Amino acid sequence: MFKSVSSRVSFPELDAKILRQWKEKDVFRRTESERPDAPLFMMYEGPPTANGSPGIHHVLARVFKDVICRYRTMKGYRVQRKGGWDTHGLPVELEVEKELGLKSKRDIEDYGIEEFNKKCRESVFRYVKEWETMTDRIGYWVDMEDPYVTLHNDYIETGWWMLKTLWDKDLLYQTMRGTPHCPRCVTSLSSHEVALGYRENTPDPSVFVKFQVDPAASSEKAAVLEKLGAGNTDVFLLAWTTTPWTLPGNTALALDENADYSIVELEGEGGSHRLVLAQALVSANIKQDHNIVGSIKGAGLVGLGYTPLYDPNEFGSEVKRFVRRPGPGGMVTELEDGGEFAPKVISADFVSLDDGTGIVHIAPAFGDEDLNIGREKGLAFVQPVDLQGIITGTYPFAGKFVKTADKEIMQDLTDRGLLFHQDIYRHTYPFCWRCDTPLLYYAKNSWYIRTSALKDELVGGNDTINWYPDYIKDGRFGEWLRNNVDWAISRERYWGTPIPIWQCQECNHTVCVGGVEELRGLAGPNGSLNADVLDLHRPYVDNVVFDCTAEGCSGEMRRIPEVMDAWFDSGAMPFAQYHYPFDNETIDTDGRFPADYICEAVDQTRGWFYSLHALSTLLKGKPAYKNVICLGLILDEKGRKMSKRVGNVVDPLSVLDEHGADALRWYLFTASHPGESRRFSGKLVSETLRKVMLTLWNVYSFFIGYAEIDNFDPSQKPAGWKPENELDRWVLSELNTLISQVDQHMDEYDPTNAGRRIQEFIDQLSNWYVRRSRRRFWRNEGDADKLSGYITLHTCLVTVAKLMAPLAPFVSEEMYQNLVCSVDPSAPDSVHLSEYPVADESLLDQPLMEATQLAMRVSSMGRAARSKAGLKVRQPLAKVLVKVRTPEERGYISQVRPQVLEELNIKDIQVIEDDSPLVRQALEQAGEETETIISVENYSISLEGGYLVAVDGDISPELAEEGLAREVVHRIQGMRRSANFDVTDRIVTYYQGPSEFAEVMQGAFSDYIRDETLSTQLVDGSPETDAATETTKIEGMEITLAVHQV
RNA sequence: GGGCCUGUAGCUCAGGUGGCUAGAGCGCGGUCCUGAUAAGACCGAGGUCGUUGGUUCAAGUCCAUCCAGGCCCA
Repeated sequence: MFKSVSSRVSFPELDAKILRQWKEKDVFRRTESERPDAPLFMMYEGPPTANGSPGIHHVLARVFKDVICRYRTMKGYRVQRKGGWDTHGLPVELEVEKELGLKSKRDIEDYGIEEFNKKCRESVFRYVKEWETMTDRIGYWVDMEDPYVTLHNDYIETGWWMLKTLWDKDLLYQTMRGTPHCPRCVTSLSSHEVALGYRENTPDPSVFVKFQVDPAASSEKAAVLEKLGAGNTDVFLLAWTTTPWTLPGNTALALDENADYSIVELEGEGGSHRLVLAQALVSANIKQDHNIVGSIKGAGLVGLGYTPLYDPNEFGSEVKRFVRRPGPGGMVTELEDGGEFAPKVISADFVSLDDGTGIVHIAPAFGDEDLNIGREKGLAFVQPVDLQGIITGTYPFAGKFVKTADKEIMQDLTDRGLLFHQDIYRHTYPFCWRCDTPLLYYAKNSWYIRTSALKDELVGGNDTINWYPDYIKDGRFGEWLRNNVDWAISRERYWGTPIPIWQCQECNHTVCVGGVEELRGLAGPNGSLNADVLDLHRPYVDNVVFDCTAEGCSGEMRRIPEVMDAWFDSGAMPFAQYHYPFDNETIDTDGRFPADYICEAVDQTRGWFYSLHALSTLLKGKPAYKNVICLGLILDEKGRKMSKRVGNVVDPLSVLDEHGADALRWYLFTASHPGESRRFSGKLVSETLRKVMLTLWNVYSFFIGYAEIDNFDPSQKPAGWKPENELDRWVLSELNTLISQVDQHMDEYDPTNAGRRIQEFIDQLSNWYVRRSRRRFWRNEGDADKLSGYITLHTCLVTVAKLMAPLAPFVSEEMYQNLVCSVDPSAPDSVHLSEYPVADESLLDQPLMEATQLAMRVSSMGRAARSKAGLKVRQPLAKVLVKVRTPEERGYISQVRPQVLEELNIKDIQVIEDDSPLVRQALEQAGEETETIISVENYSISLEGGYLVAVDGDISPELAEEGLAREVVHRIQGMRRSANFDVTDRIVTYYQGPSEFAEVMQGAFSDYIRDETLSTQLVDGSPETDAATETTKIEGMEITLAVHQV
């Protein structure tokens, strides 16, 4: 027997109950264990960091992961979903630094790397309980008992193996580049980390600096000097920069050799002087009176010497120089000490004539372009800034942070008459994504993975991936891959996977180590490697020292100090989560690689989506995933991005406690398409709750209520049963249409449209099927038609529960337990172990669905016409006339006639012709209006979409009497209800009123009144015993009614 | 400056391949209905479909331009 169900329900309590049941029955594990031979469906979990509380945006990603996995489970797959934790990296270190009050790397080293890393290790699981609670509460099924953890030795070891493999393929190299560098964290950032921290409208100084042409340093350019007038007057090359602090590092000026440059003469306080700048930029830059005294091709200026703003030799900065010489594998460029300092004008193809002056200040120690041109032209290299961003040497502004030094440098140049103009320039500038320090571009050595060498494979592999939404593939992600640059993977930090490269202190010979055993082999009986508790992190791994492996060298090999970019860890997960290839050697072939499905937010395009794709392409030559849902960002109610910093993060638990998990999930699935950003609001979740969850629940409790009364049991369904009742046939046709549509949407990774369709069906089921079927269930006698109603409604509810189980796992489980398990012990004991519904095409009836739609439309128009004419629905009317649009619809009307008549409470329906007098008259009166309600003679007529519905407003005495009877029934029903009688209780009804009223009570509708209200008798007079009594006016008569339970 | 996305009612969103009067839900004002309902029905107010052009017999839909917002990147 079914268990009783209240129409009132607390979804949060229901969630808790279902969670307990799942645990008791071990349902999640059994979705895998009970089907060892089923095809595998693999989901990769993008690992979150558990050093912060989970927010609603984490819920979004987790439910989208879950819904697909639950669906695949019901479709018969064995779904694997191993949880994971991201535990390394700068964010972790930063958090710990803050707690310990450490301000720099020096502080960390004084504090001790061992102790520092211990703190990091502790901090990464600080919020793991909150994450587990949230994950559990939203019903996300994922293996949290045996997750992969990026700090585990096994995980690190796979990372080493991967790096070694890349090393062997010559895909790993070290080079000096102008690298985005955080002076606070004192480490490089990869391009995708930089991408996280761009800020618009960042003000920077915009300075135009005068470099004086030095005739003494330009002896071979006599003709040009003469043309410039150098010697007779001061001539300056005008250059533009937004980073004055790089000026002490200036070692050249670059210009476009094909462009024309103007020689401009200006009057100043101490006489006239001349400026050289691109002709195209003269008017943009020189606002005061000036004479253009000459013009010269850029090529002519190349080779000119100029006076350095700050001669490094004077201010204690070392001068180095790029030198090309033969090396292993061809010519190499190296930096060498010494050489005189004689800055010159050079040409470069990157010089732009769009802004600036057409003359570019070159400081190879900073920007990447500067560094490259320095290498190419053999320029000098001056590095007057240390890695903390502090100016070194004996400059007047030495010891200052670069951004502070900017002002002093500008002042100094102004004092010396070398600053032509200064301004504020607003542009987009990168900041450290963790600590907000402005990044500096700084030339230094870093390790790179040669991803650009496999660009074609990266792009080609992407073609085989299914992206949802699809435009990400060729758009954002494809674009990113086509512009691929090598991946900077080294970080000069402490808490991360140590880079397994050992280098000889004598001969610089390097080896890359691909595993713990290999390291043991090299290191021999090394203490730390043979310790009881092996830890591959710093500082322990740094203590592993061994003899140089190069022939004839007796040096000592030590590990390079860097750790890996934590994005490398996350991208390594397809392999590292299984400790491949040391264990689980078969993941390539057994379906565990690549993944069928991943899902994260769009901010992972350059993050995890990329690191996964890059590493698996590099190692295996194919993508790591086949299908990916890329979620939009979640915004707050005002459309702002949710972030901890702004403090507008919504706590998921508060939403869950208020509305329950299903309402939240449903809202996240259906409110908008997954790729679009969405505004989150609790109001919309509660709307979903009322609209979807409660409507369904009410249908369910309606069904259970009557099924209990009639002892309905689904096993009473006759073999080979087919619906005959028209409503049943209609709703089952709709249901089976729904099944195939929802199944297709889900198969296409589209829970949004699946949910929206289910929602529509729930509405139809409640507001047409149940509404129209109610009387069938009220009837006292059990008959075949009533049984058919039960079978139909039961089928609908069970099927909907299964269809929506992946989306709303809790309420569907509750319904399934009661509707199926409590009457069929042989059924799977969880909806999530049952099979996803399959459409029965024999039950599809397209014409009937159209006919019913017409019935709904005609009913709606009829109600409108009644309403306009003030004809209450409770008052029966004689007839309604309908004009339809097509011959088929004429047939439909006769088919759905009973439904429309009952819905409208009208005795007769007739189809009228387009040219009937009433239609003509109505159209004439409506005139221009095509959608309106008018009255013609005794008819109230509704016009809409080419249809016409005319309600006859004449009320005969017989109809009036029936209307009164229905009014009385209505009142008595209301009294039964407020007296809390059960729907099956018999009563005696007493009445008092004028004689016309008594006549009605005893007249033709007496039986009707008794039947409808379950009254054993209608007694004229006042009750003898206790009875609920009410006095009201009906049609102007004062009436007293009383009901008493027998 | 470039790439991608979005722009439809006060709010959240629908509107394949162009085709009659642009829809739904919520909210608001009113009326009705109610033996499942925290519900429902009906009426009303509320829209330059971001702008301006173009293609077409016909554009919310296709093309171009611009504007605004978001994300990503120089």
